[in-house]
Amino acid sequence: MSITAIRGFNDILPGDSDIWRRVEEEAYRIFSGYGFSEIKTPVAEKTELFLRSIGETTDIVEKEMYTFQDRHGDSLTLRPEGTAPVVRAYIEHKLYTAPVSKLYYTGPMFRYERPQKGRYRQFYQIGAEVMGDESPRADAEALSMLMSFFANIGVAGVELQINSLGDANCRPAYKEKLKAYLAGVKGSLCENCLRRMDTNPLRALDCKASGCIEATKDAPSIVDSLCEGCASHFGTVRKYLKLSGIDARINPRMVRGLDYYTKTTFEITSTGLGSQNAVAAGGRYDGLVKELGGPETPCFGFAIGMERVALILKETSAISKKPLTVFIALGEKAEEASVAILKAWREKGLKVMEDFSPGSLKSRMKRADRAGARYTVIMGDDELAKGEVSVKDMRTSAQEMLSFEAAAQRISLG
RNA sequence: GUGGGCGUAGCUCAACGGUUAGAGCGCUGGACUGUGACUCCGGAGGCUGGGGGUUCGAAACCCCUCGUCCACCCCA
Repeated sequence: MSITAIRGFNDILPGDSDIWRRVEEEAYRIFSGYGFSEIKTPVAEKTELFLRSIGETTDIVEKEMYTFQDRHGDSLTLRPEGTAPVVRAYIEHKLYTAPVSKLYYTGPMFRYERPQKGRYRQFYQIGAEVMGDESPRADAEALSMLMSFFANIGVAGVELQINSLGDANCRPAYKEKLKAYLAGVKGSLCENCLRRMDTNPLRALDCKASGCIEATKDAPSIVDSLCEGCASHFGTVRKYLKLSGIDARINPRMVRGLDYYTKTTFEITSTGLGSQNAVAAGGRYDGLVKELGGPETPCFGFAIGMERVALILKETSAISKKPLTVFIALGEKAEEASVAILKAWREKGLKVMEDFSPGSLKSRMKRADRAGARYTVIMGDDELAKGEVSVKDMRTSAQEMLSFEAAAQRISLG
């Protein structure tokens, strides 16, 4: 083996790339229908941005970031997620002077994790952020948009789970309450949960260790501990989800891995993905913009895992493509004549590929078939003499000599 | 970071520690001198991931290493 790609960094080859393109195009189409515009941010940022936004004690920051020094000694990091860079750009370019900014982005993210099905070191996300809107209706609308997106691209069997993590008013009190509860069942908690009992007790609710599941069975629920504002926000989100015809399962144990979330959080899962079953997730982050030096700006956002969506679609859906025509010119005269013909056909939007190989017609027909041709157009001495071409339908084997015009007409039908 | 499975032809996989490592698909040539996909016949293609060891003899057994997949952790 010579040089290979970096571990966890994948090539997206033709075939797969068609699925990717369709997913991205559908996202653009649907999101823009809700008033979103694209934002493109760099793949690297100053490390500090992620330390301050994601949280210093999160797994991402502690062990998963691609951090390096540039030649001037600045600490840079390949973005592990998309929200922080968007917020940085939002503040830097004073986008908050607009009443609300609806932004979406796509691109690669980087996390140094052990690769696994649906999890890679470079992975693509499609994300969207509603910035400057505190209304719970914004949460519900974004979720509704997301569900439409999945329905449109043909991802079935998705489940939406939502939760509210409260805000600066009620979360600290809940944290204390939970801590006190956990202290009482200390003996049955796993090592991990014990370690982060003080810093991040919520994680225990999410733990899959059987001991922790058992021990936290009767733990106080965050949903019951929300302050008035958060409770009413959560209620309205649920009401509007219902009005949008969306089923959401309330999961008070769902905790997110990033520190900046407040109030609504959610996760969309799909079966058939193995252990990494989330296809999209996100939530509200009302404090982050201010935290990073901007004005108080309530926001809601989410990210979709491209590879995971592609994995699902690969199993379930076939994508239709424009029919391909392969053009075979026999002899130098025909080769010369093909230039003008193909140029004209392509200007009509036809998808035509000329076979330049020197082999026998037989081998060239075989190549056309292998290339997936719906039609093969042959131009040799006979056709040349008449100023026509032979069009062969590769599915029915029917073949006909036609004028250039008629041939173009035929192959455009598919 | 931890645990397990797997690395043999372009792909999917065979081969008890014992001749020259095989098959299907694909590729290529021919039967059919201008016709693919079906059929038949031929051909090319391998440092068995890499390194070390055990053995008369290793693709196989042992150790190391790299890669890959799945899972844990965590997440999109």
